[in-house]
Amino acid sequence: MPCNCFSEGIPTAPANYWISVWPSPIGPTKLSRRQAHGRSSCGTSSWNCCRRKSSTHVIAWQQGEYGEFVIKDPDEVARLWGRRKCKPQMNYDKLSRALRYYYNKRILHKTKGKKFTYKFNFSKLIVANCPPWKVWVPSTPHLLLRPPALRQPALVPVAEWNEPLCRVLYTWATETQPAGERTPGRPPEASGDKENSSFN
DNA sequence: GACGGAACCC
DNA sequence: GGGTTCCGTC
Repeated sequence: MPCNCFSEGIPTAPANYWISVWPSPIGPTKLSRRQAHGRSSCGTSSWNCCRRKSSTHVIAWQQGEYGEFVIKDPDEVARLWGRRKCKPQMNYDKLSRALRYYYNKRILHKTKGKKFTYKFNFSKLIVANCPPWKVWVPSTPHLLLRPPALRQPALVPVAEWNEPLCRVLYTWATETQPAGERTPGRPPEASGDKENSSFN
């Protein structure tokens, strides 16, 4: 079934879009490789497909909670994800099952008591997987927390972060919000602890 | 709604 | 490996 993203007016982005937003040595995605080998049924670039949905904020960062986001429109997010993966039967129940598999990987966890609210486990990833002086949390360049971050690309633990769904959610949360709100929040340790000493 | 097991697909 | 689908349970 051909993907009809473009016919529905969803804007596209440059091919290196993800690299610029999430600058890590992630390389091509699984889907991209498949497409490169002619195995995709979508017929469009995976990274260009359904990346944004104009004028609709389907996912939003929870201001004040670092890395926490709320799925404002679960059905729409599931629909976009399903279209991206050429799975028209996708729904929030199935998508949330995929998210729950991230719990064990410590990439994501559920915010208890808040509907459709999850939280990226940025701090755990940084502490557990990489020397802090090598890592910044994913962010758009103009929102990086410290000036030194502007001078070199962020490094992110590849094994943890090259997960397509969580990357897509991160992008949607960032890109579907107004420019002034494009932030996953601030880390609780953001003000002058040892993890940040290398920036000074 | 959220969880997690299990089988399945690519 | 990274989901997708289904389902029973809470």
